[in-house]
Amino acid sequence: MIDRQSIRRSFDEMSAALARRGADVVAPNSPWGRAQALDIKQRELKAEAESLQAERNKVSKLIGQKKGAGEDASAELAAMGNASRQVKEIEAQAKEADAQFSAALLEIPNPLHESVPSGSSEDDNIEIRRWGTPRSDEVPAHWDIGTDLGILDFEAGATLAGSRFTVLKGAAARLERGLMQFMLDTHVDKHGYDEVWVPAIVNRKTMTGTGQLPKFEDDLYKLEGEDAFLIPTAEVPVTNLYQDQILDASSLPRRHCAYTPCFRREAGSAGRDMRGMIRQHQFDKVELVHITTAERALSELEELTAHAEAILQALELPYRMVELCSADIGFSAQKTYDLEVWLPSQQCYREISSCSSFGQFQGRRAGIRYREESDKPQPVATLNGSALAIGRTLVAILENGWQQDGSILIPTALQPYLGGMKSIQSNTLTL
RNA sequence: GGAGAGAUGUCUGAGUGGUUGAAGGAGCACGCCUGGAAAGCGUGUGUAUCUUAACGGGUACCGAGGGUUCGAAUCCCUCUCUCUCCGCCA
Repeated sequence: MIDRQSIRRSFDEMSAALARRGADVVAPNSPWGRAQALDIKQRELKAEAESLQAERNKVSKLIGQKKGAGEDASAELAAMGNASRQVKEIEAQAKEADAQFSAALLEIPNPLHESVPSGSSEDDNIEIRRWGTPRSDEVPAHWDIGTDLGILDFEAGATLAGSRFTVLKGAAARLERGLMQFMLDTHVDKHGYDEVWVPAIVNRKTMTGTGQLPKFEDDLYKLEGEDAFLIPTAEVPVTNLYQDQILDASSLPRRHCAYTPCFRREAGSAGRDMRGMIRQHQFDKVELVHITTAERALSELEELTAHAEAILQALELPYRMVELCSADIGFSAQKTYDLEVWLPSQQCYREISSCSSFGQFQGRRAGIRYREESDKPQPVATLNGSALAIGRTLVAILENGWQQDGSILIPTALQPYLGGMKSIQSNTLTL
């Protein structure tokens, strides 16, 4: 959420930053347009209500004093009879205007950081660096590799749940579990993160705190009969761990990692990546979350991204890092780096991690603040990134580790997590 | 799911419908005292928002939302959460 006072105090800069990411800053019925009008209306009504309240409080106090002293207060009582009805009416109007104003604010995206490159589509994203040497020989798609080995079963997934669900068997199931352990251990032991384990179902307020709601309800699985949702990412519960809290500046930055399953309806991506495990309704992910100060947000973004990169490097997976341009950046983010892993079957890099700084956008929404000494509390800056999406990591390992004989080489760092397994041979399971 | 109890500030803990933003205590900050510390004494110590150059002032907030009333932390209704007991379960 943007700072509500910025509408008045830094209108031009705000408009420009919003326009750069493609938000409508002209139409009166756009969130930005509505926010401007409602800000004025809301403050006018509030001022009126407050002066009426002040008068009411004064007279009520007087009545109390008179009654306490045994004096007659019937004149004041009569006068206040009508006045109080008027107070209530204006109060109700002011409340309504404020609610509409707040609702409009929640639909305004995060103004981009000035360092974000402008662009008109994802093609304008900027490559920052590459790591590793991509193999250029012909490699089958992971769905063929996995099916041949008998460790990925797409038909079973479809039978059990529908499209975009997969059953992992034997070595693949173990690989999924091993990757999760490996990633968590690395972040906790080498990068100093505090591990948490959180609910995969959250309520509406929590979903609103990180920005998934109110705009993106269609992308979420909602529980029937309850105002609760399956999380699309651990970002939601982990960041909201601190909702409505005032943290001591000395306790920042806070860095958490968490494993959770993630659930996405993929409503807007019908037809894309229908084969294989790239785009699933349910997938596993290890997420990194930083809670810090506004000043430190960008340097923390570099660190957080480096922590995600460390996983790819340890797994010997070639990747590149791109900075998202203004057209491709998410609603809540201020600045985003994507990590894209090399998929030899597609001869291209595919997103495997997205690391973002949200500035104070989420801190404001979720009421997460910090205090420096005796200063006034101010919203924290938040960051998060995947490190990594486990399903896509598994895909990358299958394709990058594929050998001509159909077996898969396991990266050395991962072998201890697979009971010492060095390669996946054709499946020997009786599944 | 059934029955009961509860939710007040950083914490603890009062609160009779009327100068209560909220007693008392603890904690914290500053000052005095001290060789230094402890103890003691004194002062201060919520959030949001509007307004003001500033000092200051207004308003709202005692789990959330409604209602009664001139006036609600206090009375009524609904909801959420916590605790205890029962039932059911991993």
